[in-house]
Amino acid sequence: MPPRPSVSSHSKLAVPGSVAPAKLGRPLPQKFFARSVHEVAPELIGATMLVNGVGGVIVEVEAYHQTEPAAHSYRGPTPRTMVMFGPPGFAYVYRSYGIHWCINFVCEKEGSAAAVLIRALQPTHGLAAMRRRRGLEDERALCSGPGKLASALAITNAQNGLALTAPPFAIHGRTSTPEIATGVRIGITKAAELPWRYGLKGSRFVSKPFTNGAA
DNA sequence: CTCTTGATCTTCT
DNA sequence: GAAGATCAAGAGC
Repeated sequence: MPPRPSVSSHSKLAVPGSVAPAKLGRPLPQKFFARSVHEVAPELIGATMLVNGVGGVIVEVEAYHQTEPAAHSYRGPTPRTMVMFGPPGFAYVYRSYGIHWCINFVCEKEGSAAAVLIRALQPTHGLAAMRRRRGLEDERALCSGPGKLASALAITNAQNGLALTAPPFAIHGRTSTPEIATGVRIGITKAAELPWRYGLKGSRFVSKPFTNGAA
């Protein structure tokens, strides 16, 4: 059988739209999260998020704040949203549509009830574990949505309320400043006009394209 | 490619 | 009873 010259080598190349495997920045301290959610959210783009060593580069997030009706915290604390009302630098994990888990990073200060929803990663660490948990091979489908990445990283309510600055979490800051795409948030009907979605411009690992040309 | 639907937990009406 | 910070599978074009 003649070899297949070009196709097999192409399959080893990085997926187009991926960033170069950058050096990990410093672990983000609690202080990083103790600022306006609108400062923290775009600065998380390009950071690396690992849970028990499995994860990747954050390429899409959304900001939520108690003062705005799309936020779970809008109507005050409940058993589910209690963590959002606590101090910054902790994980708020909630059940979505009764089936999926989604993870937020709590920001600002106790009582602010502001958080950043992590919506998509470019997988870089523990690909085999992610593929096993997701039952998929396609790298671009592993973490391209909040429910998907929680599944790939084995995030459940067991992580709700845990500090982001200690195991099993490892959140490393970025080492350079990427171009950021912005847009309206996905899948909400209230306060749908607010442009509080942030992405890595040109990334093909986001859950949905950004309409302002960012893919 | 787009559109529709089922899965079924937490909260609100 | 209904809606929701979702996803995957199936139908149709």
